[in-house]
Amino acid sequence: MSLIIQNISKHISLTQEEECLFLSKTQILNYKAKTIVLHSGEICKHSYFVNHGLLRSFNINDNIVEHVLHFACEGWWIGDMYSLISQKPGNLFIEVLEDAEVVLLSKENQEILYQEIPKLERFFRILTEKSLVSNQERLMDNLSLSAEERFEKFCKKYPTLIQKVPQKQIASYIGVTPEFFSTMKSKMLRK
Amino acid sequence: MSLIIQNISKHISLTQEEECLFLSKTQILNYKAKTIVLHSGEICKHSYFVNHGLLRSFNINDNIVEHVLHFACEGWWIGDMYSLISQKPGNLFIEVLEDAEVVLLSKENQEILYQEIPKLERFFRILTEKSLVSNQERLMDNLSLSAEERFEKFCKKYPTLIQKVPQKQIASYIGVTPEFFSTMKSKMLRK
DNA sequence: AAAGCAACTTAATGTAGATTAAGAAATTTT
DNA sequence: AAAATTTCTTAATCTACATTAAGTTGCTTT
Repeated sequence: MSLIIQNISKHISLTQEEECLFLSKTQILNYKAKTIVLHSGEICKHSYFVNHGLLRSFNINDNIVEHVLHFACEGWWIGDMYSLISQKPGNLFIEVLEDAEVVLLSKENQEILYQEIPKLERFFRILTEKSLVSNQERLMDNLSLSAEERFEKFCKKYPTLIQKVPQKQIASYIGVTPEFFSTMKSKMLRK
Repeated sequence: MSLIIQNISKHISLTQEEECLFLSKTQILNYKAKTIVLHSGEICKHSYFVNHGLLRSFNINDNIVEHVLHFACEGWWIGDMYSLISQKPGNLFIEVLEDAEVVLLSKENQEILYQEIPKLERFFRILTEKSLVSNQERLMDNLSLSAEERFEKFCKKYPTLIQKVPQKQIASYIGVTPEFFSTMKSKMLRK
């Protein structure tokens, strides 16, 4: 069974026909590393589900400083939620970090699917709730923890990502500069 | 029409019977200011919708430092999403800041309502999506903006709250100490 | 209205993390 | 495999914000 159907089946159960219908509304694309799948300023037309490979979303400050919002590897969803639901230009980039196979679900097809398979409302509600919870936790961590503590939490929460993601992007995710991250890391190793 | 039904009707349409059914599954409670509606360590059993008054959710660090996650005044929802969906003990407090009338929707009744009025899945999906978008924006702001810029955004985004919320809690929301907030504010006025 | 407490202010001092800069290591491109 | 580009490291200096402390204003309680 395809990974995306497995993912959905964790929270709702679909009949064979529903699975087929769902898949028929998606397309699978392969991307090379460094491809920018969505540019800041564009309207986000799709949700992306990662079959394999690694993507990230980030924005860029006036300054040219990047801030990573989200990493997505195998079995994860990614997109620009703001732009996707408002259909206005967003301020996120989505970039492929490692060659990837991605399932695209367009906004229109998603709405069609909501009508044809109302259970999917439930699935995406649950998905969004989980995403919200994890975001709230990250927000509170940024308000209350030191950079070291945030890094430790990151390692525990995403052990597979540490191997894969360039260090400067982990730095950006936890909210410090690459220079500070580097010195902090070697300080932590010395203990 | 009740405020909560208006709120729901912004995104889905309910029949008369559905409205009645929905309301029959809720209860309305009045709280005095300073009431703690939910304590850290408890399992959150309800979603709260504010008819009038003002509530906030926050957590407390080892240190006794509070961090405000969310304010909710008239027409807003509040709860501990993590605890609500996992039904595990949460780490948020929910406190009444101004005498309030609140609609409570229990987790069980919410699940019953999902079965009886499947459209509600859609409503709460959309609600959660909006919440996620606003949270993501706040997270990115915390990563990329200065305290002054965050405060200015707060003022623009929640103009009614500035009048109502004690200053030290705005400080906590934007992620600075009350002392720094105070000096920052008077510096901003001098310009 | 007095007493008590919490919220706000101001100022001095301290520090986590930013910035700048320059070299070393690793990866990509040719 | 050389050249080019990007990532990582180290170290010095700087700054936004925290901490501490003490005083003031404004609520709340009695």
